[in-house]
Amino acid sequence: MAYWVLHVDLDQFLAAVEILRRPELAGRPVVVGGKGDPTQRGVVATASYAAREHGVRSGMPLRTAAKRCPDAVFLPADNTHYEAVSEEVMATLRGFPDLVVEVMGWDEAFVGAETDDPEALAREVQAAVLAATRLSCSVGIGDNLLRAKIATEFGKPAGMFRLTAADWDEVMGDRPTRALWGIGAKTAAKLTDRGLTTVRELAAADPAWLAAELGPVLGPWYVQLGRGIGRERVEGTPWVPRSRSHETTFQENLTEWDAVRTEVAALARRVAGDIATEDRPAARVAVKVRFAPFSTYTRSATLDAPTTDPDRLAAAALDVLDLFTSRRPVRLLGVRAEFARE
DNA sequence: TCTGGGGTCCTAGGACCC
DNA sequence: TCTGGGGTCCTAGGACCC
Repeated sequence: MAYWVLHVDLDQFLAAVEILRRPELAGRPVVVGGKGDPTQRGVVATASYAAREHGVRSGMPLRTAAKRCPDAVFLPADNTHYEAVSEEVMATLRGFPDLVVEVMGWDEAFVGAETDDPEALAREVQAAVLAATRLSCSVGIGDNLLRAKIATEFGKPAGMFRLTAADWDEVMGDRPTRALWGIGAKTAAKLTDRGLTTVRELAAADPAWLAAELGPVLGPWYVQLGRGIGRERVEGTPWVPRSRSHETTFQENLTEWDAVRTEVAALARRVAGDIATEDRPAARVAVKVRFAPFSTYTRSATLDAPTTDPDRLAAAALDVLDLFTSRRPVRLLGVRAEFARE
């Protein structure tokens, strides 16, 4: 039997979950995100396929989404509920004997399996998830995680697609480098500047040259991406978080520095609550400030000694906040705690 | 198009030490 | 006098992903 990687990805997850709760929304443009109010600050978390037909995309400001699709139903993000539904999906995957499951987010996971018929396994997974949650998913099948992940896009919605070394060049060669998992708009532009536009061109590039151009690790890694090369085994060991954070965008900018201090202390206490639950002390604290309109800065400091104590964490966050001298209006504040490495 | 919230990893410069 | 070279840690910012 051969080892296969399946990438399981729920279709329009947040919108689908909301449509389950309100079946009358089926087929309608549904936009989930922020407070569900397109006149307020917030962005689209997930748009239903009907909304996408109007050009609504994830990450788009709700205000823009409302302009593009005035008939859309706007719903607030109910993260607690999505987390619970996601847990049902992941439990369904873990219910398969001999599958290794690596969760990548609320709505996606890699599955590793020994099988000679990965398509049959994909169908079983889709049926099991549908039976347990009434949600549909798409499955990418690959000989490594990168190819499985990319394959999923060709299977959406509710389908499947297989992508391996054998057909990588045929399927991906002519596509822009942006289609690769790990290459965003900025990197795609840098590659284009250097004469690398397609996946095939990137695959043929000299790793040492790209190392000199774009960094000792990233340069050669991009070439590997172009060749479709990546990790081959799905890891079942639970992920150990490196940090915990909370941040808030204010509906009205904060203009009083006393209010800024109060909010930073409150965020630090929320973070302290999280890390106390996990019983892992923080070794560093970072404070993020986004001044209006949108310039963002981060300052951080290593603590004298690791702690989970809310008072000490709040005091440390306020000390870091003191490193900021500007008193311009504040749009966003964030506090992040980093755990000690190893 | 006036741009959320929660994360990870890489890069590069400066400090500091030998 | 004003100059080495390597290694590691700290910090800020950038890029990407869900």
